[in-house]
Amino acid sequence: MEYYKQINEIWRVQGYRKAINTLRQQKQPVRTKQDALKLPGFGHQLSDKLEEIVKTGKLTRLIESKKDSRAAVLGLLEGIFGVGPNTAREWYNDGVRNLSNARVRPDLTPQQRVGIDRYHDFNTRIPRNEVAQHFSVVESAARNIDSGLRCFIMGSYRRGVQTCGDIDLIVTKPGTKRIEEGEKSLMWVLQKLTTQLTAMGFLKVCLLGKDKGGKDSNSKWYGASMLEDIGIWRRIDILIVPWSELGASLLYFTGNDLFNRSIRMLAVKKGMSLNQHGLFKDVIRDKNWKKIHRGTLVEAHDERKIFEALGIKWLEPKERNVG
DNA sequence: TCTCAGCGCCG
DNA sequence: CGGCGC
DNA sequence: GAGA
Ligand SMILES: O=c1ccn([C@H]2C[C@H](O)[C@@H](COP(=O)(O)OP(=O)(O)OP(=O)(O)O)O2)c(=O)[nH]1
Ligand SMILES: [Mg+2]
Repeated sequence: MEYYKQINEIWRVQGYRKAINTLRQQKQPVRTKQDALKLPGFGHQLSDKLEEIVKTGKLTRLIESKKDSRAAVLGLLEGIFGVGPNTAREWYNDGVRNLSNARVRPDLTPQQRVGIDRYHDFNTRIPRNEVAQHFSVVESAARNIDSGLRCFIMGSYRRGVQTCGDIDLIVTKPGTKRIEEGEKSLMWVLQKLTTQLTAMGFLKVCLLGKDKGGKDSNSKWYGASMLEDIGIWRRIDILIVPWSELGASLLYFTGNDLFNRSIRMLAVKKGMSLNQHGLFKDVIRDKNWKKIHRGTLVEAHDERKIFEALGIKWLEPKERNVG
């Protein structure tokens, strides 16, 4: 809808999403520029646009933008997994206009190749109940490897939406403090789990998190999974997290992204810092706002306690759909 | 005019 | 490191 | 895009 700005316009998009969010929260309909201007996220430009929509039922600027074929191609290319704004622009300037052009790029990464071959699959929303089925497959396999493992469905599924863009999962184990600790470490589990599910034919391809020769920093695995009776490849993300960081991980992986960004900004305003590993205080930042010291841990295991420490009331996952 | 979250993985 | 993704 |  309001996604008609693609090119180097991520902040404009963020502005629109914030405004949409405040608009949703309004109980009373907002009809005039005067009303709109009072709302957070609405400045003169957006208020003008709102008034135009209310009065005429359309937005001239939007109709014009539909004719922008360059934006349409850039949008198409960015729909490829592994292609972002820069690659899309570079390819466009090189004459790429469709997926077939893109498919024969010599600089195509293995990720992008899969992204093109499965373009339609990956851009198809997943019904809620199918997400749960994928989860069951992974959970059974995990429990089979180690009965102590715990799995959670995250992302938009946890926020209660009816269709999901992908499948987001967390695998953890009570008592763990580091993903590399122990005989059957979580890292080992992830490796074992993904190889096993690939051999079963459930996981179709690995897009990130392949065991690199010697290196071992694998806390995540992104790829594709498929249910035999559905036949569509789905994007699936599996994270392993230490039990000690479960709360921060749940908070992070539940989102949505705008919610995470606003709650993290709130943390900064309160002199703290929030990431997927925990909430920290006494963070030392240099003059360029870059972190020098991580600070000391406030809370990481308990999601509710992170809300408390930030001084905000608990929000159910479904209340975290921002924008 | 500056900022807009914070971090993991890959080539 | 830049790029991309979550 | 808004906000400081
Ligand atoms: O830029 C981002 C993107 C995602 N996330 C977190 C929040 C998000 O909820 C979660 C999973 O990401 P995903 O891209 O799968 O989003 P989603 O909320 O699950 O929506 P979708 O239904 O499109 O998968 O990771 C962020 O913190 N920042
Ligand atoms: Mg998701």
